[in-house]
Amino acid sequence: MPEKISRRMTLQRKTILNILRQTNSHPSADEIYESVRKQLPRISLGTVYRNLEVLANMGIIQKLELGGTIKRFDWNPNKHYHIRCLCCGKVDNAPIAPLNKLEDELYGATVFSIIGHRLEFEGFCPDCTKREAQKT
Amino acid sequence: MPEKISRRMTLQRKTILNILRQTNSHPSADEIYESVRKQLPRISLGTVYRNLEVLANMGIIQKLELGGTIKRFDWNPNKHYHIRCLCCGKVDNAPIAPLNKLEDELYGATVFSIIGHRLEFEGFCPDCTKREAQKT
DNA sequence: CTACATGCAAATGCTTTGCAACCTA
DNA sequence: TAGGTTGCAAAGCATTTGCATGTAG
Repeated sequence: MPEKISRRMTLQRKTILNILRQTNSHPSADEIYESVRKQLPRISLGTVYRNLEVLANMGIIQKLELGGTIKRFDWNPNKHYHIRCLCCGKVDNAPIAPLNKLEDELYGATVFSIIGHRLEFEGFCPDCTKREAQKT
Repeated sequence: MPEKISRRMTLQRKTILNILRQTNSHPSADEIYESVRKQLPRISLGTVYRNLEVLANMGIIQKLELGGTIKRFDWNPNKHYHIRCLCCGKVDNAPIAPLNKLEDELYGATVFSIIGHRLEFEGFCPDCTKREAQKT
């Protein structure tokens, strides 16, 4: 089942992984690109995208498909939930226990074969909450 | 809080709404465009996007931001959950009761102000399940 | 040595937007 | 008639890809 996956550890790949592991902010590919560029000025955006994809397939990091248009990345490959700011898009961890029984309710109620679920909380980050309050 | 919203019911808007209400398949903007074109051959894709946006803001339909890259639309404006095929992207309703207490667990555990949550099941539709089985 | 990886630039896919003409209330 | 709406085409944004060159194992 798991396809053969490339394992060559280039400087670019190593650097991207290190940068990601140094942040808890669930950055987008572009944000990662900007950070990596400080260490490897000649790296290309395409390389960043390709490596994030490879690292995610290797199970070393996690690609997040949350609401909104852009994908974000998490150094923590283990499944956990997130909360996203509806105003600025910022993402944080949502430390609640995994809902393992959720699928049980669906069995028999859908013709799909159920694999799992994605849960994401929505809200406002402290900065945006503050900014909203001031506007009044 | 709710901004002033346009209420002009053009033929295009009416047709888009009717088409959407005739399907349970949670179509994308492009799929809706193709259907509407059979009745209004000169309609433009931009008009379809604009009207879907307007109808969603009016609370008459619902815009779905699920996994994957494209947005889908639901004639049913009421909050409910969905299941998405990981293979072909097809979307169906996931008829389970709303999890109203979910946010309670998060209170105190996050610095965000919590508004709500988005839950989506993932699986394989009957067609893709069948196709997978045949491949072996 | 060679298969995988890179940099670059062009291409893709979905969605949004500027604008002049048009139409609904 | 005024202001929302349309069709058209071009632009926007995130992401992917083709290709010649480079490099890790």
